Amino acid sequence: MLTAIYTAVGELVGEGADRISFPVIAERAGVNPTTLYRRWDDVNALLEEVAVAALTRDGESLPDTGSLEQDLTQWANIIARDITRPERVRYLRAMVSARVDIVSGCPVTETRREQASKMVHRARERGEATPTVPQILDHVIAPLYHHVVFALPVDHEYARRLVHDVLTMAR
Amino acid sequence: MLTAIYTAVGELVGEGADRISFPVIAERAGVNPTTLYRRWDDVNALLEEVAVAALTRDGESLPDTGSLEQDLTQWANIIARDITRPERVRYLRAMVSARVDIVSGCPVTETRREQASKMVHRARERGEATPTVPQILDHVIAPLYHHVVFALPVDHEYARRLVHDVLTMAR
DNA sequence: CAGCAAAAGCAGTGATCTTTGCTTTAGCCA
DNA sequence: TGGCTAAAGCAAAGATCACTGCTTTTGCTG
Repeated sequence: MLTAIYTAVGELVGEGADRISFPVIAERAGVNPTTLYRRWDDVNALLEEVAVAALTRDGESLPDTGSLEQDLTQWANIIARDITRPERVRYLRAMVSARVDIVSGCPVTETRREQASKMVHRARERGEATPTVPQILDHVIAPLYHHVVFALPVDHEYARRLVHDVLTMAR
Repeated sequence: MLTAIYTAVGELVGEGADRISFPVIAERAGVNPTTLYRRWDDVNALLEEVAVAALTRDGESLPDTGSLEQDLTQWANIIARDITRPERVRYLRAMVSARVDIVSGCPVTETRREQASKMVHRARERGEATPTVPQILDHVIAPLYHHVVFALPVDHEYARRLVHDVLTMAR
């Protein structure tokens, strides 16, 4: 039931459907539109819920190369590759369009923060000088997302450059 | 006529109207919905047009304090104050939801790039070591927008910190 | 002033959405 | 097994939206 709905939304978003409404989703999921109207306030709420679920489902293994620069570069590339996938871009846009109060404290940001924290912690234990976790989020993650959202190019070279930049802040 | 439409859109967006459609805009503007249907492909197109107009209308004077750090800090604060205004946030979201090909090469980004370029140029003429223009966009503008989009706090201290960070990249 | 073309208004139609009261099904516990 | 409750389905009504052919206004030009 719920998974059918999530799947339907995922398919529609992936297909780039321009018309995503409760009736449309309901038909695809094989449920009654009323169910959706009763469970979610509006389409955006559902869309955002699915987006969060999709974006936080990380099968991503965290790099552990023995060097923070390597770790961050691989990590940035993984993220770059991930968020530039067409359906992810759509999800991102959906999230941005969603209501503010729901987006704040969204699990996506938290996941990234934890991952960054882990890599930094390992690096510091190795005695490396590192930037802070907020710095990594601000200067690697933010630019990546920014580029995606504004349809600017995101490639390996760009990711590499961001990591290089943030490492100049290491203390 | 056209200004009435733009004004209507501006009001509706500012009020946080959840229901922004051609009929609604038309009534507010005192025009016939048909006019809107004929002139714009869809609501997003109109919304995005107004957004660009509003975001690029810069009465913002570019700081010129004699120091890049001061300039960037003031500039970042101006932008931070500007983009955290409720209607600006809405416009941002509208723009992001708009079609990709329209967003890319959007005037807003260009304006920021030119402004950054101007300040960097002046600083270099003074003999200051400066970060590059892309670095400023990536590490000051991107994080600011990122925070706004994800409803994270954007205050003076944050802006100051971003500028401080980017200046460590000066060469 | 007359005429012409572009733009705006009008009204009607069909499609889609949204909501609501009521019925039916499904799951759970005594 | 029987009943109770929450969730899902159904159907109908009202609202809104999207579009279109036609008329009216506007503004310009000869």
